[in-house]
Amino acid sequence: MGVSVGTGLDLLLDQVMVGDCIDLMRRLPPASVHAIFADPPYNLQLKGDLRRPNDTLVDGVDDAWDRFDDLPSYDAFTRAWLTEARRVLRKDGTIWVMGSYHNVFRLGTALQDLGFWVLNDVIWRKSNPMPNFRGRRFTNAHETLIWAARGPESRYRFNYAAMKALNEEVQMRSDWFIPLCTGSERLRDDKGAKLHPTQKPEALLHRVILSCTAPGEVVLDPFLGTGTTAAVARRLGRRYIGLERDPGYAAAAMARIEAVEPLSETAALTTAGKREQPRIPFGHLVERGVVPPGSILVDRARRWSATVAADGSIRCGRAQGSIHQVGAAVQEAPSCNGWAFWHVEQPGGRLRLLDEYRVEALGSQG
Amino acid sequence: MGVSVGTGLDLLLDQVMVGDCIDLMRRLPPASVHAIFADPPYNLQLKGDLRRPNDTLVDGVDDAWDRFDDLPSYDAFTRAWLTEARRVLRKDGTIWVMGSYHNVFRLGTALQDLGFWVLNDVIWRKSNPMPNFRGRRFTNAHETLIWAARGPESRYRFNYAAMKALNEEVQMRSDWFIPLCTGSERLRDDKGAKLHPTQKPEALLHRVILSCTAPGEVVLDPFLGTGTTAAVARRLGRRYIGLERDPGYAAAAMARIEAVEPLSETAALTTAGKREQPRIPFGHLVERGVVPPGSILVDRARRWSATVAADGSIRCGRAQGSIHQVGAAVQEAPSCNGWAFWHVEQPGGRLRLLDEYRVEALGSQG
DNA sequence: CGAATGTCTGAATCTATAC
DNA sequence: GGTATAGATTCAGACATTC
Repeated sequence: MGVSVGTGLDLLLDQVMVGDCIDLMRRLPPASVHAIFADPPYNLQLKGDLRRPNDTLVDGVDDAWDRFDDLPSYDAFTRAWLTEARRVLRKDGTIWVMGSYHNVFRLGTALQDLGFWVLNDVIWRKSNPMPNFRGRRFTNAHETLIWAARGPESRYRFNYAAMKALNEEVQMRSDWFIPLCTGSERLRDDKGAKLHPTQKPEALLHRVILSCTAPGEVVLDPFLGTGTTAAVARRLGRRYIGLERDPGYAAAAMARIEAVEPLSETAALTTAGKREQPRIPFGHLVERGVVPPGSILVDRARRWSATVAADGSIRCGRAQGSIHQVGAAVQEAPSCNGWAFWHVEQPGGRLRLLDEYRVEALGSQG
Repeated sequence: MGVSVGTGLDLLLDQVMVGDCIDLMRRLPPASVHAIFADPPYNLQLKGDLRRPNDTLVDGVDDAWDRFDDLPSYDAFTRAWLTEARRVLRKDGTIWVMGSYHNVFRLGTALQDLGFWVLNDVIWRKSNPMPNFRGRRFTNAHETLIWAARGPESRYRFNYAAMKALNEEVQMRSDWFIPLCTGSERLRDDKGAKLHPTQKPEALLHRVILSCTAPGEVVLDPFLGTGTTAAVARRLGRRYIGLERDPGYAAAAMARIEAVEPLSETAALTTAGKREQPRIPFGHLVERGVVPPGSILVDRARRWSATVAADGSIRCGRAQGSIHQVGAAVQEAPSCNGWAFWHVEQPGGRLRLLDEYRVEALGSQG
């Protein structure tokens, strides 16, 4: 759970820094953050200024910028910040990048070209999107998030059990149904005007951060805006680094983050999958007498039975070895999880799955 | 409604041509087709075998046509066929191109670079996708269709009213919920093996063709496969041109198309997507802050109390799991409807049933 | 014969740790 | 870094079979 120390990162944690994100990322040590969430500006204006995705309908003008000049400069900008992002991302960290059809293809292509390995594209389905007033297209009711590892061999974190718990014990899919950021969650000025045109809902960031980080790990947002990523990270007991060019947005973000009450450790805890739990070799159960040497193991249908040896190996006919190896051998399967295959005969003639003994042992050892 | 005559196109209508789609498109006159639907190879890059938890083997796409040396060669292929496609597309025609996260960013970037104007990205949400068996990613539950005009000034066709009618008189959104092509719709050989690894559902093409063409207009599919596009086009009273490299696929497509009975003009508006029953997992209320992490749940008699975790699981003493599981555990009952069992403490000391929050959330999401 | 149960399958970039 | 092995992992729908 600890953050690597001595890299100079500690001084920058839990802060919002004002400035160009590429310059600011250059100050961060390499391989220092566990996750990155980026909601970059969607298009560049001719002058090279950044522009938020004001739809043409909203500002009512024809696109003043020339697409053919503009896309290459947008690509150059994208590659520049993604290159720095990749440098500061830890070897086994992951990045989320978000966009709409205007820019998401550029983002995805740049990610792949730079060596990132796409894990999923996730669809944020908006429950309450703006309708298409002119009736000339389908209602643009979603945005796309690309989730990628630093490279194809990354051993990235995915909190599978937590995501499954969040979805009533069914695997979380790649399409997420989440309302827009409205009502009291939306930051406004004194006159009630939106402080930021594209403030993202906290529920979206909740799911993102919960899916790929552990408490205490560091989340970087290079386009922090009014601070949704940092606010949610803080609430969930994660560390954050927020970069934002606009001082007004940054100030609003700082005030907002300050007001966030971090969850208690127990509330921030999530369901641990079996992968996260300590391993118990079968031999330990044997030597503790939980499943003593000489016990008989059978499969559920009692097709095979095996004898437990004093060293934790088992024997079934000519097959001999670990519970996994023998389980695979008798079934002529390429592999087998012995814990979920073998059972112990109970006094009443009932069978008890080996895995239940392991769970019991896990509980008793704290 | 008429098709332009005298261009030499008439001789090629309502046919399946066998060969490389780039070569074949070169024979078509420029600006001759009203719509293009293209489902090109995805460049999946599968490595080893994948087995289900029950050790059965997943029948993946390992066909030669889906193998490319690297991303640059995939890009070159994409640009080559899209260039020809743009040449044969009428000035006011539109193109649909479909893919997954493996290739869709390359497709979208190529489309934009070649001058197409993206109108929507449409999400095909699969009602019954294959799960992620190893629990290492989100279930890949959708594919993306890019809908684009030939250029920014195109006066393209969008059958707004037809789409609205297909969607119970509300604007059609950019996310479509449609099942996979399975059961009797799936083409199979004598042994029951699927004829094509990636046959698309007719419901998907029904919506595509209905949205952007008029009866009598011409739909081109450069990657026809086993002919879904042509079959649906014929049923809907459109003309088609199907290109397919593999003679086996092409033969199957021809037989299939031959058997299609064109609909009368008025009968075209029936098949819709699958209707989705709204479902709210408890975790979604947690991440939306309706019942925030750290909340205390109690039963009606306040005999038990539980704490809500950030992933929507709850804890009560040693019991940990979903609202249903923990409700059952504390009562020592075989099952429990957590929605009807747990309550949230209100400011005034009153209790509010969890189910009321669920009903509220259901109402607000339409 | 209907209900209940079991089997099969789908565009899939599908493991982690110790030695 | 390569190799061996422990062991984690599935949802919906169509269809077949059994009770």
